[in-house]
Amino acid sequence: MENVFDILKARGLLAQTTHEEEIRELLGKEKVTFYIGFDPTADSLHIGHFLQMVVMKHMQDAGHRPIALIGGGTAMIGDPSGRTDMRQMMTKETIAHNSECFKKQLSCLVDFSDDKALMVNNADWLLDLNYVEFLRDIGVHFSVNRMLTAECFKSRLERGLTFIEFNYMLMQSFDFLKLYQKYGCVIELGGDDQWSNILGGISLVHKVEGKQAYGMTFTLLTNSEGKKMGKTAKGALWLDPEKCSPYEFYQYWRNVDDADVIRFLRMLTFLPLEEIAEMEKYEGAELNKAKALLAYEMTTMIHGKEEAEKAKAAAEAAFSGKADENMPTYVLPELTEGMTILDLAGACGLFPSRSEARRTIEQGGLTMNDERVSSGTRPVTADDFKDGILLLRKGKKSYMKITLA
RNA sequence: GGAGGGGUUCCCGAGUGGCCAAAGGGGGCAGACUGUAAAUCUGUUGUCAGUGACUUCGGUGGUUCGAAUCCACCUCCCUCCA
Repeated sequence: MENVFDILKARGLLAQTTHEEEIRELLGKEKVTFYIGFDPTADSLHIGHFLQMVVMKHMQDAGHRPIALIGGGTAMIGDPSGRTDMRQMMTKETIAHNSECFKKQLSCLVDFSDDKALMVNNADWLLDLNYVEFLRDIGVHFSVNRMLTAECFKSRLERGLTFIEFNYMLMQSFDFLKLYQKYGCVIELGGDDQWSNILGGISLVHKVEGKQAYGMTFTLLTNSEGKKMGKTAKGALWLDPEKCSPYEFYQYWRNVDDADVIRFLRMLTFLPLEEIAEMEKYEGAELNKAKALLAYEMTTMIHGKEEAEKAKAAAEAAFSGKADENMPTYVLPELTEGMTILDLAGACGLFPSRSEARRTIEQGGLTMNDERVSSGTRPVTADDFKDGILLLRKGKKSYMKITLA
């Protein structure tokens, strides 16, 4: 069987490793316990976390044991890495709720049955810490001088860093030590922005236990221009169908840049690399096939095959100008006398406001049943409903099916 | 604790009594071109019953015919000193 280290590398997931050769050898010869931390700062994971999930699955498939560490304790502090301002502190109740949601989503890819993977919360050991003891046992191993040179603090030193955040590295390092002691966890994985925190943990394990631990970081999911992926108008690209519908999710991946498709297929899906290599030869419009596949695979993994099929069918119907049962639908309560197309557009939810609808119509951006709407005052009549359906389209990509109550 | 600087629309950032729904940029949306791509160009970007009205410049009060702009108090942030 192929070494999982090579798989991760070939898929372009690896960013930095502490000891490349040793890690590769270790992963090849024995069952290893490793961990990845998740901050429970929202009630859903987003696509950034998905990358971590993918890595966990690759590792689990290779026989290793993942620990998903919920940062219930550290979330009460806030990681300053990659942040320009301090995080909001959260209550215990919120954190507990968020952790629950995480586990459900993680289970999409990671198998938690029979202790094949563990989920633990660092609140269990962080919240009852005794300050003086902690300083004596743990704090003594950290050099402030060294910490100040860490990349994650540099930018914050210019803008201001509070003591509470400065301690984040100690907390996370302590996590690693605890997991090493309790579960024999020897590798910490994380996003590339976690590099300094991971190094802190390795060095702590070494100092306290005299044993070598390892760290690996993964590429942050960025597009070809180096910008972070997963940003939508509504914020992050959530995995929760309530926050981001399977259709939206599907469309997000269907519309990625040409320059990114192949890389994303490699990193985010489990399709065989040979198959992806074939698609690398695609040129021009042909790349759309790869995008459709990426969208389908992603949606299947997160929302299941059934939802993926629906999203795919809805997209295919919409872009050929047809209505589809899975398309977003607005049920018009009553077709009133003298109702205009602007009234309908403003009400159906396709636009955030009536003004926005008006503007779009003025600019020729709205079509009804595949015909451009030239004036907002055009009345809507029963004849506009073909087989009880009226199809509105905003621009090229947003559809709303209108039916009568 | 002392001194100073600041909080403006989705974001950054100009504006220091009326010409301000507020420059410029970013982002978003739409149009053209396309392949549901990118790049480019154009328009647009508070709300509504849209040649008008209403709400908005950290919060609350005040001065004024008129306040994002002046005053008072409150609040949050930053910088320097201790």
